[in-house]
Amino acid sequence: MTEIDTRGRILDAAELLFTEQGFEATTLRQITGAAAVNLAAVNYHFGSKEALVREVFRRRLTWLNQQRLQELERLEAEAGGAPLKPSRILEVFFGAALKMAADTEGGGRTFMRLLGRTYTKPSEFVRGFLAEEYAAVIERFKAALIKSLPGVPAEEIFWRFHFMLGAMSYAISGADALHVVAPDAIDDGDPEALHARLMSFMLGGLRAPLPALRAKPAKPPRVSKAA
Amino acid sequence: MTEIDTRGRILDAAELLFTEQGFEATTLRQITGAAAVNLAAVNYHFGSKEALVREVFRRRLTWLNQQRLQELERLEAEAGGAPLKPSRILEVFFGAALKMAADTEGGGRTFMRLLGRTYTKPSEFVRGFLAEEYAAVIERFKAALIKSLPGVPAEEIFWRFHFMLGAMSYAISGADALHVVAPDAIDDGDPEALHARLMSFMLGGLRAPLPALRAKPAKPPRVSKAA
DNA sequence: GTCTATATCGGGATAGAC
DNA sequence: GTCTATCCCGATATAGAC
Repeated sequence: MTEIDTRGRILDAAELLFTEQGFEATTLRQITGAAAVNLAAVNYHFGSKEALVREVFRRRLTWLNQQRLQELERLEAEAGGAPLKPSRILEVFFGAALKMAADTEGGGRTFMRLLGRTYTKPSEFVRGFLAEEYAAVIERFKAALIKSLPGVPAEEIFWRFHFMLGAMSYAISGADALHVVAPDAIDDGDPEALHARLMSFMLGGLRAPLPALRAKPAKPPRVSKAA
Repeated sequence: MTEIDTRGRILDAAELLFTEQGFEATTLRQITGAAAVNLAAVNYHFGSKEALVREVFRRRLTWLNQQRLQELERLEAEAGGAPLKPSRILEVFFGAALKMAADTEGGGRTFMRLLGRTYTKPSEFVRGFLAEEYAAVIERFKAALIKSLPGVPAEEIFWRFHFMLGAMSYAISGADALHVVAPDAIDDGDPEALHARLMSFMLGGLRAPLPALRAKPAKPPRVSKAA
């Protein structure tokens, strides 16, 4: 059935196990066992466990981010210099992720759950790598959003983008986290419904009234005890 | 300076290391080293590494959730049966967490970062424990929100609550995650500003227009290939 | 390129003196 | 209640036959 080569089998097995257990808790023995390949194959094909981890991310992330950039560029070309609607921008960025997350068969769902979690706690050796993969995309989408929401300060947009990433991460990890708080699970199996729910939530958040921020002190947030 | 007993020193050190590295990657030797206690002390005081992990969560979580319940009950008593404003409810639930997260000195911040991440990927032996700790709180807040938003279906509220948890988690993990996507960091050091930003985002999301959901099929989402 | 066998290391846990 | 010393296991990685 799965007629792929050793290298691919290892990557698939690793992806799944990393998602279920994290890198640290996953052993090469588990991976090679699940992939039905020899223990030594990992070091032969990837050189080390860390290199394997990086490759698990790389093969999907570069593709995902390329999709996002292409879509955004297409929309911007269509608009011919006019700002895009926020909903369109979110649709491209998060839609790509949700689409991948909806791919239960091909392992996309597994990967997105892994990504969401890793993102919050990047082990030192993944952090630099992730930053590199994301740099271009974030820059472009941030710019598009700023242009799209002239009334909203760039800093606020950035934070809201960050919050949205969090919401998406939890949305995708759904089953994992929901069953903690929800005694009886709710659907979770309908990607389209999830997509619609998340988008409306995000748009609501993105367009919310600006928070009333107290004028921030130049630097010293705490007055010295001597008045 | 830190004049606390062995047990407390171990808990503090473990909390910090777990947050930085995860449980799996953290060794008892690191913990006892950082706490400046003997290696055998962990097993003496807690029985096992797993029990230590649970205790790290328990000591802060029960307190946090008690605070939430007390606050909510106080508000509900004040209102005398009338529904609460959504903003008040969110303020209680997330405010308690953010307040704890703002406590840089006492380790509250560290703990909340740990919690946010664990929540998405509960190791089997923590999941049951977390569910138990949360059951009562979630039930009460869910009920309050449903009462507070008569126009919104309970299922939608549940999802939005879930999204909000994700947003908060990322908000608190701020530095960790932001520096991945943001080449140059943004403030992140101002808890009050973060609080205000997050609240306005969440309220916007919670009150967003309902998503247009296609009537969901009874069960078979995929038609059989035989027409 | 795939296997077996093994080197080397560091993990959690415990026994038993103090 | 705290220490030292140690057991036992399973981890990554590699050497070398096939």
